[in-house]
Amino acid sequence: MENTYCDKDQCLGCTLRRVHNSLPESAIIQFDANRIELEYKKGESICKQGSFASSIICIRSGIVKIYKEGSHISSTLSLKNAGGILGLQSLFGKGVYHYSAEALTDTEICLIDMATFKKLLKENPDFATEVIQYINEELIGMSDQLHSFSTKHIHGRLAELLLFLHQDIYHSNPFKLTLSKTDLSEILGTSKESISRLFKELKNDGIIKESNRSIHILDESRLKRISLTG
Amino acid sequence: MENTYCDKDQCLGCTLRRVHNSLPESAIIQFDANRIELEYKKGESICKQGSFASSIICIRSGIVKIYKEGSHISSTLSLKNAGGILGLQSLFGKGVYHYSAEALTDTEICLIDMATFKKLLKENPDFATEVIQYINEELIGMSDQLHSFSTKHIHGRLAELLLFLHQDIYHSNPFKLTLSKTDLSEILGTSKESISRLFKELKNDGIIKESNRSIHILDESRLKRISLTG
DNA sequence: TCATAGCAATGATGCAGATCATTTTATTGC
DNA sequence: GCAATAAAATGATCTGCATCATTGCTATGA
Repeated sequence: MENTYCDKDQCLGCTLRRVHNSLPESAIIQFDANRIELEYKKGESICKQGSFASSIICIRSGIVKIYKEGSHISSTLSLKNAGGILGLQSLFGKGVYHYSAEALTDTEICLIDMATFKKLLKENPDFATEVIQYINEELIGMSDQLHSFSTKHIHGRLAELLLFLHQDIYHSNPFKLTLSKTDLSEILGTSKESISRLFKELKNDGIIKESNRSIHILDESRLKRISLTG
Repeated sequence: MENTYCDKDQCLGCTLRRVHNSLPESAIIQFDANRIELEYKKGESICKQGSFASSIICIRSGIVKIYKEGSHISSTLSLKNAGGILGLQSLFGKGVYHYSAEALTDTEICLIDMATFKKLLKENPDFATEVIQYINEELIGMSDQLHSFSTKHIHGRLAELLLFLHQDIYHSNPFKLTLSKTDLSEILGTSKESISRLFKELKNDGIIKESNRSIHILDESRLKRISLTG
């Protein structure tokens, strides 16, 4: 029995289990008839700011950097992993991607045809509600980030970032950092040198330990305190 | 003939014309049965971060400041005027407001019961789609802001802000500034002193003119250039 | 009309963090 | 295993902006 389409239970990352659950069987068939699975190697570009947005992109596995390209500097807006969705902001308006995305590790994604996605939205209010919920979470995260930017020093923001990496991206404590110091600096809007110096400080203070690209948070409560007072 | 409920054509600001248009007559009746109109004086608090979010708040007229309160500093996330909607991020999750809002001018708003709003969403995919579109625009604006924060100096960000006030908030060129310099500094994440000094510079360079709280942009193209290179 | 208070202007000083330059350490390919 | 290249560390210097302190301005109200 051939099952070419997305498995509701296995495909946790790609279509988001909760999105899946909000669609009736008939819609899932439509959904699956209009999707493509793809793999990207570390460093490859997944979507390009300003280009025509033909698909909604769901991350099945891996870590992806979402960034904006300016005239000379780029800044990272967020990191996403399994379950993350790209391209929702391109559903309406000019229909171009509002940001670029790059695979920070080998990454599996699933492309869903934009028109199909839009059609499913129009026909399935539960699905639309789930999408609203997803976008809302993005917006909440982004307003927190904006608040950090305008009220905290990089001390605090780096502490926040480390906690975020630990809790939301790598889900483990000694975690293998798949981002370079330059990547970190682009997230925090600072320089790579400052990141280096701050890391040194955190190591000296016994708050973290670092050995060949692996970070171990030793004193999480102290790190939390820094992230608040920063 | 009594028409107590919201007039589709007149109530442009409150319920958003486009949202209105996406609902069938029966839903509008439900909508209107569950809404309240209110007025706030300049300076009054419209909603409080962390409090239970019982309503979606639509701005009918006036200018509203959306801000986050930190332990000691607050930062302004955005300014909204007629057509702006508050509280959408509280539809799900813990159901509390994620930010505070304050009237910067006398303001008319319309409260829609949260449960009713949610029910309408679930029953009207077109309405849900419009809401997605609205939230998406917020998200796009906020990512632009985040990008500015991490790549530009306050020179550029103030220029951006002045253009935004002119184009999106006051819709006129010599515009009466209803925000204090402190308000401006909280938007840009800087100090009021810096704002003062930057204004002086802009005046000296003949880019703007300022007289009793009214701002006149004299050289818009130069201001745009500053906003880009900032 | 004056008094009190909040807002704005402006100077002096300090510091966080950028930038530049150099060295050291990892990575990658052959 | 070595060269070539990229990433990281680290020091020296510079600057954008915050902070503090003072003075001037403009409102609102007895």
